Amino acid sequence: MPTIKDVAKDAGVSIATVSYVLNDSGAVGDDTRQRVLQTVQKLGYRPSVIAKGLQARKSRMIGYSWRPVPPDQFNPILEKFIHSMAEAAARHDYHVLTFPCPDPHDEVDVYREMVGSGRVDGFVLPNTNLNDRRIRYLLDEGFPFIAFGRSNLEWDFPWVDVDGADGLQQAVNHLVELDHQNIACLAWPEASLTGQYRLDGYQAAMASAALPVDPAWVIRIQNDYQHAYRVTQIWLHLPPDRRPTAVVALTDLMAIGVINAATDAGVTVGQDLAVVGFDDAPIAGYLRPSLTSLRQPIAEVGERVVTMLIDLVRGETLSPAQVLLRPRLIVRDSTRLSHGLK
Amino acid sequence: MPTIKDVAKDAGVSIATVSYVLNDSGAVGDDTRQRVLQTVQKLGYRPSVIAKGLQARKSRMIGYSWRPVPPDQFNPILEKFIHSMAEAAARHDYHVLTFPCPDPHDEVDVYREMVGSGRVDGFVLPNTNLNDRRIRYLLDEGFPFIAFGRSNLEWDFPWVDVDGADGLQQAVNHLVELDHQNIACLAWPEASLTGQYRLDGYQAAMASAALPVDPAWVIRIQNDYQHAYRVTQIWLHLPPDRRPTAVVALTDLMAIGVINAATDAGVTVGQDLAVVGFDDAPIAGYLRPSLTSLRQPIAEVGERVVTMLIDLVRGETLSPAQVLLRPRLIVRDSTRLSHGLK
DNA sequence: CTGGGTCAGTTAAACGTTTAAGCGAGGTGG
DNA sequence: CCACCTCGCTTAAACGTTTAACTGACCCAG
Repeated sequence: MPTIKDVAKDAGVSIATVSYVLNDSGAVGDDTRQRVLQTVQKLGYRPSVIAKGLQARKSRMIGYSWRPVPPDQFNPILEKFIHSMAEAAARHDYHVLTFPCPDPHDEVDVYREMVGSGRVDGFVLPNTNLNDRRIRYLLDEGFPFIAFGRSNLEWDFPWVDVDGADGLQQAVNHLVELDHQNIACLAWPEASLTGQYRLDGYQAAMASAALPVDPAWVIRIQNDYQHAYRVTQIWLHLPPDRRPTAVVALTDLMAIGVINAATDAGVTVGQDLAVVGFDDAPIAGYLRPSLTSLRQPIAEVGERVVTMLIDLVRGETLSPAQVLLRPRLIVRDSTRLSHGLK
Repeated sequence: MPTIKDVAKDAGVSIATVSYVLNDSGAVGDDTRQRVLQTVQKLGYRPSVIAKGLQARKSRMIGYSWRPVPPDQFNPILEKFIHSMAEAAARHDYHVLTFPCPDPHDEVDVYREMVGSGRVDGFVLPNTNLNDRRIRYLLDEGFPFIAFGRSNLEWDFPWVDVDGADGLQQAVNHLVELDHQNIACLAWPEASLTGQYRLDGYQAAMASAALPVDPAWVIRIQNDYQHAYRVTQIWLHLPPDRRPTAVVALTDLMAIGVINAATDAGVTVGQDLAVVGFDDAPIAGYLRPSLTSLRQPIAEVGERVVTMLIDLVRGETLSPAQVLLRPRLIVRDSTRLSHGLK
């Protein structure tokens, strides 16, 4: 690989001149500039990003680590998210470094290593939770990061999030328009902040529609097919006046559990039971019945998270530093033929 | 961030000594070593990977780029693959740099940029095809890479692949054991090398079971739900003696198209029509009927691809330089209740 | 004619490592 | 007793950039 020295020698100038030409800084005569550029072209020279990095004390790398899901689950947004981040990063000459996130136990150690060794200039943190230790560490360290998700409200840090409350309100309103009243919600454990926001949206929408919420309609489970299946069986065994005619699940995976349990119990989903999922996984449109679901603007999240992070790394102040994006309800057959009034 | 100089000063030694201690090279007295290590601990010093990289002319980065799928499709293996690569890489102090692969048009330019700027030490190339331009470029350049998939047989380069032919033989043999004779294959366009290997396996298995193959049973389409749906409709309209009783699809997505088309036509999948997919997407087990599918050993591919690449980067010779792994047939309901004999 | 300013370029230090070469001190074999 | 080796450590160069500081040459105003 040719270095800047080779270019300088070949063009008969000093390496500083070559550097000035390539960075459009300094004062360089037009003929010299042309000569240097031609030599660069001729030798196929490209500056070493590592040497640049050493000089600038920047790696031009963005760290991203995610928690892998169990093999029987799917992460419907990961691919699109990484892709949009990488694309946005590339536009600014940055790159995305993906690393596995082992036990949440020594998670912070991995970040500490990355920070200390100068591997990355900043992080994108997905799957945030309340009192997130990664956020706490990075705040204490003063190291740049953007979170995908919110956390402790008293901490001041930049994030982008999808408004889960709004999403569930859209879902409930949609069902209310279809005359549903007994609307259940398959939620996440209390520890999940994202789950809490979404559940809040459900509660708010029910309240504003003046619909009472039977405590049996709100069940918190892990994001898991089997759990969803069993909960649905319980719901279907409730007495008719307490039995849900519609279910909003916090993920498509759980929605699939609901659909299958209902179908197995002889209930026609889409007609006798409306089901709404969350995430709009690619499979949603191919399920039978196809699944109404909330689509997150993942590409936009990836894009914003990265551009915000790059601004932050450059020392600019973010405005706004917190961004809340709305999901979009994609209506399909799992709610289309339903009618909630008995 | 403390540098090696800070450690040296604090410990009262030269920076060379610190370096020797940390790399276990050179001759350092026991007391000095302890003193240095304590100082390192005290200051929380971590060597800069960038400075190390400049010195070693290595970035300890592995480049990985993939072709994003359209939003209505899913890439069932991407997450697991990146994860296993990142994990294996981390074990050797390497990291994975993911970058988007735009039009195949200027694809090589992106690789050229990465190579020239020293961003990565090697590549993992997924989705290889015959006469792959990336492979040609990297071979010409003498730059390290491992392919996930084969290519032009006359090119000598290291790869890991999943034996698609073996997979289709497993699928066909499974169906033959269930007394199926009219076994169709939903294949990929001729341009796809992977598709060709898989189709070869189908042909071979049919031949070795002494089953004739009706030309109408082998249809090549893009990996797409709609196409699969329509082809299935055509199949179901064939006269009974030519109508397939079983279909092997080259991906789960196409298998889902087959299942839905059959179901819509009143054909009971799993009983009247057996369907086998490929990839064993997480959703496969939750479909109704659940989908028999070929599971690729993705974690092992990721692991091997990375360890081979690191060996290559270190200048070792690979043995073997070509690895073919077998997929595993996961039998589920879409074939379980079927019986092919009329 | 001189002092100062601009222009076009060079020199050299710095970024944080590794490592070859050098150098005393102490030990050992002849 | 001297030559030579080993041990434990230091010095300094190198990796490939950027950039502050410097240097001439030239021009222009006073």
